[in-house]
Amino acid sequence: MPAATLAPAELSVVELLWQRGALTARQIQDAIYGESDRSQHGTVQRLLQRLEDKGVVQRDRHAPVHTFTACIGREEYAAGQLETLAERLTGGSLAPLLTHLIETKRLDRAELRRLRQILDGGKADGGKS
Amino acid sequence: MPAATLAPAELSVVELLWQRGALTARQIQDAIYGESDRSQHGTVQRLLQRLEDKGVVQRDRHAPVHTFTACIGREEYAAGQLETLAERLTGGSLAPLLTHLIETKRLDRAELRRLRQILDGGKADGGKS
DNA sequence: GTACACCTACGACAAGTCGTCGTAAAAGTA
DNA sequence: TACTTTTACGACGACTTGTCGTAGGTGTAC
Repeated sequence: MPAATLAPAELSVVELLWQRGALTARQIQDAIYGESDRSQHGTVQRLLQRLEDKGVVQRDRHAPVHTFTACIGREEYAAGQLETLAERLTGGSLAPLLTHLIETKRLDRAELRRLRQILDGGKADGGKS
Repeated sequence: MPAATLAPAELSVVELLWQRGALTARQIQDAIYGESDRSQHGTVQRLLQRLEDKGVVQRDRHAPVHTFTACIGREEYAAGQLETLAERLTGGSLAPLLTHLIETKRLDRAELRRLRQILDGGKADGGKS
């Protein structure tokens, strides 16, 4: 349900929070627009506010200068988007997607090995259910 | 590069073409809006035209009544979307996505087995390499 | 050839989203 | 008090999306 899709500018903010943890609006602004450009102050505030409305970012109002954190992890967000994609296009199954990517050789050898490892590990672990 | 994302109404048209092959605008209209509602005629034409502009749908102009076909398969489109997603969020790698889905147990046993088969043998694919 | 039905083509619209900017008010510091 | 920094938010222009209206083409029936 937190599966709202983020627009480019919103994503770049969240990206930053994923990389660096809790930040103030000022830090975000400096990182994205550069420290010299003070004019984007309102833009960042607006972005942050909308992100908060969407439930993607959490605002800490304790201090007079608020700090912001991402409510959702990168993997969580990405997996959610992937799920939505599969839901809409392949009846929720990932198999057709993976099949096509492999057939068109868009996955290199290392990536294939990594995926196989993940699946095998999941198998060993999955016995506990 | 054909990776334009389709809006809901556009997707429902393409979905229909995926299911039933080449269709006329009329057939599409009947299928989506019902045969009784003639008012959506222009809407469908508009949708089809924009889809043609995007290169997603091909229009056969030979007959006076055009027929439309999807230029791109469902798997192809889905895989493209998946690639875009991975590109933007995980540096192009699928591994983190898969890992998260497995860890949160959002893949059932059958799905896991299917994915493993695809990775191990390419069983779905008849040996064309 | 005149009607009529159906089609294509496309301009225009309302609603929504997105990034941006401006400004008012609050809060802190000198 | 004056100044700075921040929050809060209204408004905008550009763009997308779904819808509708209409002008004009093309075929068939009389």
